[in-house]
Amino acid sequence: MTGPSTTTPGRKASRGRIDKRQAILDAAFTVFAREGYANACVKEIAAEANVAKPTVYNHLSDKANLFRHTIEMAAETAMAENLAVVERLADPGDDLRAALEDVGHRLLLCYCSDESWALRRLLHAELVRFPDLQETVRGGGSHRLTEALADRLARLTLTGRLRTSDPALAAEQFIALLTGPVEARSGFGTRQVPDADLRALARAAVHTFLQAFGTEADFTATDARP
Amino acid sequence: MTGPSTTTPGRKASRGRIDKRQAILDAAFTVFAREGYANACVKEIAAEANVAKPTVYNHLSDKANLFRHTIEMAAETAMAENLAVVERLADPGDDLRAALEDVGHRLLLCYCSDESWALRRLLHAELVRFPDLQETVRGGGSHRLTEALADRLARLTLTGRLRTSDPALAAEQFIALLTGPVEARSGFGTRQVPDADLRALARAAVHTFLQAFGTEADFTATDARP
Amino acid sequence: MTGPSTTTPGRKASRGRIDKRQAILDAAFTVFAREGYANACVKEIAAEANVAKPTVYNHLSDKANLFRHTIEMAAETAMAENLAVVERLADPGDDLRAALEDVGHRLLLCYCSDESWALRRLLHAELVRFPDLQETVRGGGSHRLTEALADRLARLTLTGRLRTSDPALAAEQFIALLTGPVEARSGFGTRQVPDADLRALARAAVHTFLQAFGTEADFTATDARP
Amino acid sequence: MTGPSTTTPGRKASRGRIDKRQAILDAAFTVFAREGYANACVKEIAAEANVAKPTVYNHLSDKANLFRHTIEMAAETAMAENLAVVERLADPGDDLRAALEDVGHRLLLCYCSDESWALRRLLHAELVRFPDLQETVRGGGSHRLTEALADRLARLTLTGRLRTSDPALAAEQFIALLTGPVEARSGFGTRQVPDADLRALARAAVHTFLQAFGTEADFTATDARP
DNA sequence: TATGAATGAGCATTCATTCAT
DNA sequence: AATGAATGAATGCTCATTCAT
Repeated sequence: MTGPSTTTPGRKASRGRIDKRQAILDAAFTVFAREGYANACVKEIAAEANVAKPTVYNHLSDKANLFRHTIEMAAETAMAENLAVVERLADPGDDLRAALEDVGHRLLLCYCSDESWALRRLLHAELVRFPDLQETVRGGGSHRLTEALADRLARLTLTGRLRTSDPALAAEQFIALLTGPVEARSGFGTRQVPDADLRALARAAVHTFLQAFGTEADFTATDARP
Repeated sequence: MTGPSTTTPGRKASRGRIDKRQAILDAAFTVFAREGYANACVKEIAAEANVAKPTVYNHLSDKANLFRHTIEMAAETAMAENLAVVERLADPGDDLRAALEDVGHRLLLCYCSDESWALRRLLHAELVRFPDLQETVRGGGSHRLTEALADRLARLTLTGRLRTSDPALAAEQFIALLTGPVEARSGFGTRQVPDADLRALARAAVHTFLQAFGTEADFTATDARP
Repeated sequence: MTGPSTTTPGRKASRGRIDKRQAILDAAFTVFAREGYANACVKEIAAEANVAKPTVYNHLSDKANLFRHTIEMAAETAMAENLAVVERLADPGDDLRAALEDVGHRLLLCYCSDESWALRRLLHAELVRFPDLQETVRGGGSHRLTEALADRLARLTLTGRLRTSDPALAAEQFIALLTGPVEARSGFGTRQVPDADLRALARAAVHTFLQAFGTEADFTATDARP
Repeated sequence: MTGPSTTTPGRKASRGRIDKRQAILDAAFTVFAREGYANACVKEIAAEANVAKPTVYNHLSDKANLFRHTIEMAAETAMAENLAVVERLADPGDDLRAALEDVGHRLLLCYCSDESWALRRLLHAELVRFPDLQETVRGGGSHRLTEALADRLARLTLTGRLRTSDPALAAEQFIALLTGPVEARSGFGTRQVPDADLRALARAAVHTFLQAFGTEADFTATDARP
């Protein structure tokens, strides 16, 4: 009834379409996340987006297509956040351990957001029935994150602050140490994990990581910390 | 608890029932794994079990109930295999690293079986809509595995073969180092990972694990290996 | 609520299915005849048959399939009537002209029944989209009628009561002379043609037919008639 | 009356409109012929006419209205061709039989064109749901053809070349003898009938027709032919 | 106990039609 | 005059579930 088009009459024609498409995709993510692919019904998505059902079909042709675009959008968003966090390692400052713990903590915050859990759930659930989503996940997904992290770790190794013979492996294991324990702790995403716990998990992950890939300096620096 | 092993006096009649119930659960797992919960239809499950549709309802009352029992059964099976593998650490032999790598490799084999992937997919997908499955997962799921592993690691620490201040954490991280990298490598379970790769992944995980929690002995022993 | 099953409880189980299937087919013919294939909706057919919609699908799987069976049934019925009429020429009696006129008149009665018009309309309309209906029409349709008529005409030629060098052609032309004029006269089946007109049309058709294929005897016999 | 032949002063603008309207009607006939009335969708017609959907509504207000005008146009065209053929009997030349056969053959060519079959199919199918089309068919349809033919036959009777006591009946029967057999032969318009067969059908029809309505002269003339 | 048959509810998709531009 | 966008109303079809046997 009170669509977003009434607010800005001047740019309705040009932006109205784009806004509506985006509204549909957002609504679709909300509903898919809540109900799963098969259970979600287009009618509900349309209602959530304040559009009529056929409008959804006009913009995205199919329920399957709608799903694909929704997932791609969500994956892109999530990945952008992750990459921004990893980029912080470009300038880690004096205390590498602290920097890694900070990055770890921020990555966990991303990992534990409702959207991230929903996205992973949908991917896990539907990857079998949407084989082309593997492309999305492969090219724009976890691979890119470990790549970026591996880049950072390689640079840190070159400057003598880490000792990683295989940065890609180190990156994979860093992510694994970080996110692995959170899975069970959060009840597969159904319980909220307190921020203090996330910090502790990051610290523990970094501790083990540095034990394997750190230098002497990392440990002397840590000794001063509580 | 309700496994087919319970011996009943009136053999013929009771076995018939039990067999049929088991056939239904097996068929249900097959179909749920292939189609997902919402997409799977009871008719298809009945067909797969060579039973008429109402028979499914006679035995398991509901589609939701059928799902719950199916998942519980599959989780129990998977967990039993995992625990059996971990128990091998009770007598690790001389070469602890080799023992850990062997256990790691076997755990990965369990983790990568079609049934395991299907089970995890179904859990991830439907945990939101079946909150009581968290109990199943909590009590009989990954928790039990890390507990059992933590027990072994604690004993190994007591005998001086490891240095784990927090065995539960070490266990979590061992599992994480092991299974984390396989996720991406297997395309979330859609691609088969060659056995050689699994061995390599286990070796890498154990390497990092021992770096953090091993003793001097582990490394001298390893130096002789390729 | 007032289904036909309540009338005869004793044979409900065995006949119930058959009766229901037949009821569906009858209802389908009624609705298809009234609305055309594309316009007819299954819901309406189900209502007309006093069944639930899925029952229609249980018995006939598809709307298209339902249509095919409906048409086949109607074609069979119509053809049986036509063939019974033609068989009357096996024993034409003394007055061949009268016999032909009688048969012609009866054929026109068949031809002008609501069911016949509806069947022809549906066939004409949907033959393009249901190519396999040509089989139905070919094998069990108009071909069989002209064949049967040709048989009769051949026998009458053998007994010297007609002069047809090509009985199949003669049969085709007899039917054409009979039904051709009725098409326009009845407004393509939208108007009822009075029985007197049908008689007149039959007489005219037979007159021309005998002019071409009759013997001397047919004309002397006719001279006495009004 | 509203054909594209009406010359208008403001050429460019008016012609554009007229052309567009005609394009829409042509496209509509194509699509209706292919899909049937209910199956045809306005979107497809608009696409076929290279016009936007609302343009169709601007010009022809309704799907039903569009259909009516389309049918009328097609009927007019078809009728014009038929009448032109019949007019050839105005000057039959010496050999009446040859003239009738030629006219019969040409009528069959008209009758068997794709457009004619499509038109008849659409009429048969939708006459029930578009009662006002009966007017079109009555006034401008088959009636006019038999009228025109009856006129010719009457004149030929006056000049002693035929013996028709009821020219209207003779005309009806001529058409019936001609078109009746072609119906089955062409699989209700789904198969193409070879031209040789059409000639043979015309010859057979004329043969029977002349048997009933011809004079001595027609037969002596024929004896010389193969 | 096991089953063939029947049903009420729901969903993806399409289409004729109308605004605002 | 012509169009892109949006919608209300239907429609074919499926599915979980229940009787009656």
